[in-house]
Amino acid sequence: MNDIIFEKNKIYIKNAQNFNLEQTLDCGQAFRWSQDLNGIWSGIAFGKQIKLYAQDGDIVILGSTKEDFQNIWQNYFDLDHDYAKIIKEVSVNETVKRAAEFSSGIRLLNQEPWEALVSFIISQNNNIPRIKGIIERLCENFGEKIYGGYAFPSAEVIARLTLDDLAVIRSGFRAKYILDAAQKVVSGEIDLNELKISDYDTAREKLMTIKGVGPKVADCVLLYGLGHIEAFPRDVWIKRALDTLFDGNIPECVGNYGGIVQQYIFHYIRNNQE
DNA sequence: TCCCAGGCTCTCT
DNA sequence: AGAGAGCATGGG
Repeated sequence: MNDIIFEKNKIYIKNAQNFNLEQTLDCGQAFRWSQDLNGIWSGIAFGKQIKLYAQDGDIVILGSTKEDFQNIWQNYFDLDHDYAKIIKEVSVNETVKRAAEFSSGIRLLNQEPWEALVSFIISQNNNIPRIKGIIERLCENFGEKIYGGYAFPSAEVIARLTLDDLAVIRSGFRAKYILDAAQKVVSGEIDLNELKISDYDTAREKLMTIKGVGPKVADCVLLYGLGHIEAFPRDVWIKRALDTLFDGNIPECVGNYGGIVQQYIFHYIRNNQE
């Protein structure tokens, strides 16, 4: 873990290695972060808003208490994982090494399970700018007002809505999937916290009983919301990359770090089109 | 305008 | 079990 310095209004993550804000917050794993004109990032997770910027090798956090940092952000930004070590381990394969070095500032964001589920349901057959817009409208219309914006609406709130209510977020055919997910979560048919400790295959199958959740969305939820870092979401970009860079298969050297390597490859190929 | 987007469901072989 | 159309909507 890095040294953390708590001041009155700022928290410093000292000498933050493998933590690039743009790579981490704008790589398509989370959809509620944006950068203002001064380059400061702000976003909302777990019902709290914070701002971040990089300075002299440190990451500076504004708007968080010490308690929130310890209870929320430390885990959200995955600060207990040693990314330098992970990169070293998976860099046995030359192409993985190139992708990992190119993307070495990405950290996996450990998001709220319910938010990850809804976000990646919305992501299907969609583009990132529009995904962000839909999620923003979802929060503004149905989320609790908090300092700096709106929290992500709970499953309980969503479960009480109708398709007509949801029309305002303009999510298209995905609206009925969102409702089904909310109903299954509220009824207890799906227990997201339990899926965190379930084994990967069991949790994945359970998620796929939700309408609109297939293999790819399930893997995203497992990876970004449920802590299963072995999940390897295969979207159109990754499939393309596996074909052109790896002969169709994930290199074995990634071991248990499939999710992180997937993120490296995703970022790498999206920024290196030929 | 037209193509396509961090896919999935449904239907038809 | 494998392939293909259709899906809502709008960004580029």
